[in-house]
Amino acid sequence: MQTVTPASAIDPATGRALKLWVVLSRATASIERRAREDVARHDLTLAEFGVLEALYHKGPMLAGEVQRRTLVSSGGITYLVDRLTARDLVERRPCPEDRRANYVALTPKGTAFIRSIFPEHAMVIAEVMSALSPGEQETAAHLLRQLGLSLRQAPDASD
Amino acid sequence: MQTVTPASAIDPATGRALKLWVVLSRATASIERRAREDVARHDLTLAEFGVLEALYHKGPMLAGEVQRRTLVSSGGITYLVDRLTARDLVERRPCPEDRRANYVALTPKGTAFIRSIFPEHAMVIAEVMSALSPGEQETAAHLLRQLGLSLRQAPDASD
DNA sequence: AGGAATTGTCTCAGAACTGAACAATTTAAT
DNA sequence: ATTAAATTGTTCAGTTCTGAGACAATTCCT
Repeated sequence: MQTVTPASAIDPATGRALKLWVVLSRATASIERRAREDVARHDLTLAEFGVLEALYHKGPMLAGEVQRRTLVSSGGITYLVDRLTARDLVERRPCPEDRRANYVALTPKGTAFIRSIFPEHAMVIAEVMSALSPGEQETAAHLLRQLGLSLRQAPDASD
Repeated sequence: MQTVTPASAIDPATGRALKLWVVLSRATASIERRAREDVARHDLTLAEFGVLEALYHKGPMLAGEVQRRTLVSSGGITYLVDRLTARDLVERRPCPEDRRANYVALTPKGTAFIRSIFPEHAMVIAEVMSALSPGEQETAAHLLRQLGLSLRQAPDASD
């Protein structure tokens, strides 16, 4: 008889953190799959949808702002804006105060497009999240926001 | 004067779900970045690390089991096992009862490797999660497990 | 003003997968 | 036993992005 694998005795605090990480990434992966299937109906990736949604809710933004908001790489935002521009959903506009920069904005077609698909997508998300009660959803959101903020504020607190 | 964008009045339940989705995916993306940087020190992707960890904790498994556990595509698991095999960290073993299938197992080198790097990685995760108290971590894990389970049990409840 | 450092974006090579089609079995049905 | 259906893993073409470096414009120092 033999235990499956002690796998090094882990202290309780670390075990707790690991368990949270496992369920967090699994839940996200599962929801992402559902969300991806939904936006794929409109020939969009989640990242593309994210760009459209950011512009829809916040209005025109500098490319860098969109990048930070959607958490893609520098090359990624260029790629995404290129693709969306090719479909005439967004456009680049020169920034008067800083000629290196440019705004990214929805075109009329892009506005109409995201307006028409966003509500359906929101309903898919609502259905997915309905496994939790409203109160539970708020609790989860509160905790996850804390987690996310702590990471962006302390990218490398090493001294 | 003009509001930024009403973006279609969303009912409270949907808004709650969307907010949760945003903080969930952001938190995950941030943590993933940290975790990816950590395993990259050992020339591993997160997916590769996930395979090694699964085998380390559960012992040899059929390729399909590893695939389901790590949530990669069918082609993905072949790709990952190929890469890890090339580094002599895992190996394929024929399955006696089913000649289509094969087990994936850690080699001695792979076992030593994951044993040596897992604790460090666990500590990185523990530090990341330390933004939440132990009780909060358990609450979050509980809620996220519910969410994840509800999605795997009802992949397409459409009738 | 002049030079260095910083910032904002783009380019590009290529990494890390995905998913559809396929071959090899195994299981179920007739 | 045969045929059909389902399961397991692989191949391969193609997609989506990443990250290092290049470049230009701006800001900061003296």
